[in-house]
Amino acid sequence: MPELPEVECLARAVREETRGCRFTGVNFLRPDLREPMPVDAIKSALVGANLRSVRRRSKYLLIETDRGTAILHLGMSGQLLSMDSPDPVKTHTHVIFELRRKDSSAAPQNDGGKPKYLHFVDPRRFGRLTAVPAGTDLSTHPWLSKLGPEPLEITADALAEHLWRKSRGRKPAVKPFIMDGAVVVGVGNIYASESLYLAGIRPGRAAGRVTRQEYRILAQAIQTVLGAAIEAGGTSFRDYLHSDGSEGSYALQLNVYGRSGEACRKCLSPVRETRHLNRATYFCGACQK
DNA sequence: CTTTAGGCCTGACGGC
DNA sequence: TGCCGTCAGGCCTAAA
Repeated sequence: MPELPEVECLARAVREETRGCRFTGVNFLRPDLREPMPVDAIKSALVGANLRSVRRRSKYLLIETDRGTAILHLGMSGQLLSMDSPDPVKTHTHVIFELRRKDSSAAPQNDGGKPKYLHFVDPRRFGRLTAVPAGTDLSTHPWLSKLGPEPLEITADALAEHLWRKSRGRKPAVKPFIMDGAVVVGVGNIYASESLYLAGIRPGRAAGRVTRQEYRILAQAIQTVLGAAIEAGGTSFRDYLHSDGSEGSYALQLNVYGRSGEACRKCLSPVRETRHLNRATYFCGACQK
């Protein structure tokens, strides 16, 4: 499932694939994902417009043109696949973006006017897509305005202080606390368990009782885990695929996630499984205090 | 204010 | 072989 590293890898790949392109069409195969898509707003932000940038904020992909910005979320089963076909080739293809190189008419022998297509595929339809016109302040957009800081764009110390301050007086467990996008973005279910394992902190500890020093270690662990996952191209645990259809390899480095009953890689104790807010949580009862 | 439960959605999987 | 229940989970809303 796409978390921060997966979306970061996707943003980088799409940035490369669409460099120097303009949108020449958007085809909606159904009108809604999680919610209805504002078809006209999306078309007017993209069609006929030159691509300016492809960025990531939290788990949102931001596709900016000179007319506006499309905001896309993969939900938990979404993929954005680079295809040659203008027609859906996978089931649950919901939106197909058409792009062409800007200089296609000037250099017809050079990849010519052959269009590229990005297929937004999302079986579970937890994904979402919208767009805003150029000049809109994205930080005030309802989808983005309540988000916490990017964990890889501040120092480990700043992240640690932030987590420590925000957690004071909070009784719920530290694991759902670091997964709360209003606290810090991008730490999804997989990487929350992995970060807490690396930091040696039990996921069930009350967030407000984790010490300042422990948050320093945890902040480091979050950055280490997310950074390594990006390096590995993300985790293809169930549905996630790169835009070229390949899989990320971070699943091979997972220490606890999905390893219930298997031996801890450090101490060989069986990895334990519990739940927080109905989400699977994995930890080593011996290594994590 | 903080916190939690439930809903969205489909495919995979286990039990029978 | 197929049916049925359960689970997966990011993010939202409602409600406590």
